[in-house]
Amino acid sequence: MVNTPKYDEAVLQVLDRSSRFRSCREILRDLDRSHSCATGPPSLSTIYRTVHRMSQEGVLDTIQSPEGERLYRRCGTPVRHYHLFCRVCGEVEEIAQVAEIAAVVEKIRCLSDFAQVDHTFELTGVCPRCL
Amino acid sequence: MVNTPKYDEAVLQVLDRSSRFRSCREILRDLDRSHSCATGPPSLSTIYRTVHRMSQEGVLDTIQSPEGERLYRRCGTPVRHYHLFCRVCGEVEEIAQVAEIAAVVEKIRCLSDFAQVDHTFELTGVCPRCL
DNA sequence: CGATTAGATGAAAATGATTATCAGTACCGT
DNA sequence: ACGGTACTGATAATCATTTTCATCTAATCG
Repeated sequence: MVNTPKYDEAVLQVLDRSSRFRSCREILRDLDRSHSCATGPPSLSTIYRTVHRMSQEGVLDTIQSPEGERLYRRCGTPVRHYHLFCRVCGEVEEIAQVAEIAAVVEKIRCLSDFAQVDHTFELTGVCPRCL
Repeated sequence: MVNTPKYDEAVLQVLDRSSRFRSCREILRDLDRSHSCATGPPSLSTIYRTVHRMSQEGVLDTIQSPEGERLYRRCGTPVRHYHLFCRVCGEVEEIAQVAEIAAVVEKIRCLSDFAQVDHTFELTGVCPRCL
């Protein structure tokens, strides 16, 4: 390999500051603010390329937001929690870790021949205000 | 009300033919083929408007495909199954209904004050070929 | 009846996220 | 230095979706 990506480390640092999934725009906004890159923040193109490559390599996990954005998070981020979205107004309620889900994932990991099995679990509903 | 939507019924019929989630383009393709609308198939705009309204009303459920399309299905469609995606090549393995997931969703439905709680559960991993 | 009007529709433009293209540049081994 | 390879940024292209707007349709009122 001739050249190593310049911003991998910075992107991972941003992601490691939070256990939430982040969009490419959020990542850029954070890099802009934190001035953590000597030569200035990367372009949006580079961030897209970086997170895409990293998620192919298994370094990042990705989910789709209800709005259609792709969100990224470092694999193996320990604290896991779920979200209950209101389908009408988009309000979010946090749901704590559920042991049964982890058990199911573990079972599937054993039964299937896939490696590095991870999961997303999303809940939707209609919040009291929108009923 | 002065005028009622002309294509609601046709869209629901298409969705009821399958338990899978369908995209707007798929719905249009099916309507095109089946010639079930007397005055010809609706425009893509109308399908987008129809499924958006119906999902706001709680008639349809929606998920995001890994490719970023929004997919729709009639609420209460009984057979549910999950997918295990390969993060590298995109290959899909079907996972049968898992009772524990339904139980967890039911528990959350009871604990929260949200109505019409639904869920998506997606699994990712790396398939044997890509390892 | 005929006028009015709210809602539905289709075509096309606008939007927004993501990807592809391409020219320029930095780095590595020779 | 040189050639080659991979990274970068700017821009254009793509794709799904939403918005706009002019038109149409059917129910209601005078």
